[in-house]
Amino acid sequence: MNDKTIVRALQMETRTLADRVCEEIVTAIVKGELPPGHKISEPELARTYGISRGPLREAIRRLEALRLIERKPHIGARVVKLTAAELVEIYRVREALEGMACRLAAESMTDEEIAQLRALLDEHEQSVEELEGRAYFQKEGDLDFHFRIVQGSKNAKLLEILGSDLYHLVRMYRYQFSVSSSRPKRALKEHRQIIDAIDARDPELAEMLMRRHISAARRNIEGKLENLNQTLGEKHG
Amino acid sequence: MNDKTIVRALQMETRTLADRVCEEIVTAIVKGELPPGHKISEPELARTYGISRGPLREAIRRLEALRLIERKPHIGARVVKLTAAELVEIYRVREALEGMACRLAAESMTDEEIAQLRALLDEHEQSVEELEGRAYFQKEGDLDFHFRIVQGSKNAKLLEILGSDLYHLVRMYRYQFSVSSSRPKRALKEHRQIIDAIDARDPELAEMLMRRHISAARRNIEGKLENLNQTLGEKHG
DNA sequence: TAATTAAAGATTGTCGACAGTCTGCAATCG
DNA sequence: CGATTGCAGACTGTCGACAATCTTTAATTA
Repeated sequence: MNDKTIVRALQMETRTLADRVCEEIVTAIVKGELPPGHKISEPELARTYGISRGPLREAIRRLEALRLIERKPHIGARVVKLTAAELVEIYRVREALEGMACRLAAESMTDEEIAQLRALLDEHEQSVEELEGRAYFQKEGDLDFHFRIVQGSKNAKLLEILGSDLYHLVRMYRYQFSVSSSRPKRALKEHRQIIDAIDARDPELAEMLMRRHISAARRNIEGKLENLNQTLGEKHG
Repeated sequence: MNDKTIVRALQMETRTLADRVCEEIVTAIVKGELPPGHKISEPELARTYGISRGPLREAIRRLEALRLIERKPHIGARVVKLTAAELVEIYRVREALEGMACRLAAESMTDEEIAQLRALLDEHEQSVEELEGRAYFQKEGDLDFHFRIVQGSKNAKLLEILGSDLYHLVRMYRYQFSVSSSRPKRALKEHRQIIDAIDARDPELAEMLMRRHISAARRNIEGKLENLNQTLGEKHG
């Protein structure tokens, strides 16, 4: 059955046109190539990616489900414009959901997963010192840590909501604002406290620490954004 | 051109065909007319609702975003089959999110909203006594209370997630299982405690009470479901 | 000159048709 | 008799075209 496995592999690569294009547009939005507020023109994007409007509309519907674009009937779709208030709202949701995820992780995470997470933190520490404590935590590293804890909760719904509704928005925000975490060593220390609580199988403490960790990040953002009191992504359009 | 006038009338009701059909299918799924696990045939449904496959696929994609159906490439879509474990997962998420919503509601709810919510609870009490404490809480009344608190949090993201990801699933579960709350007076009392905490502007207490309230409902479900230890909706097929 | 209206252009919503893929059944072979 | 292979049917994915709607621009009028 080698042929069939090969066909399977090709299908995994190709999957469906809508799938592939959807992913490409996601990264384009997250990286800012499609800036916030930008009008999504169906014929234009269809030509760009060399597909018809059918699969493209399918991809657009998925982007809407990911909360990366907003669509209005008979008017069209636009890339979301995150306002400061909405970003704070997202962090409130993260505080609640990831706090619960951390509580469940303290009950369900395997010892092996905990060990791997500690190893990840060691890598982070090295990156923080090498890059003088600014670069790594601004990008995907921090999200890696949080995402693994959500996986450790063994709760599919939590993973689903955080992964599809909030994850990409937070990534977009970080890419386009190059958020200077301004407290990478502090964050790393808090991460270690959290994994310690999980390792100690202390759900209450684990949840509290995670909530305080995210709450601190939220207040950090609130402080920075009350200065430039305008919608995010204004620079683009 | 009677057909065109009919089409006009339908468009007047809701903006687009996909919108209207989506709503109809949602209620069909929630009420069990489309049972869990049932195959969604595009041509069949297109004939049923008298539309083409284009708008129908749009509607199907929205149902997937609402987590009411699951789709696999080149195979098709099926109505979700809630397992007992997934239902418990949903209640964990509700505990986290609605707890946070309650905390925020204690800070942001207006006095008028609080008064209206108290009035709603009075109606509930009357229903509970009239119907000998079983009917109303099994259906939409309880969700009304919870939904209003989420609205009172003034957090659009919370409302979005709870409304689009979890609300319909809980409704479906309640309809198809006619969940005998088995503790309507207890639940009503807890609701009153919660609104008291919100009225007292005590976020910590409000969150704690809501979490305990939902956690109790979860344990209630866990106890009932560990007996019939099988997937929900098995009776349909 | 500014406001209003009407026409033109472009865009979105909808439809029918075609191609590739999966499912189920039957015939054939070991 | 059981397993495998081939075929028929149906279904999903994709495409191009038409109709309805929105936006823009320009012409007209107060």
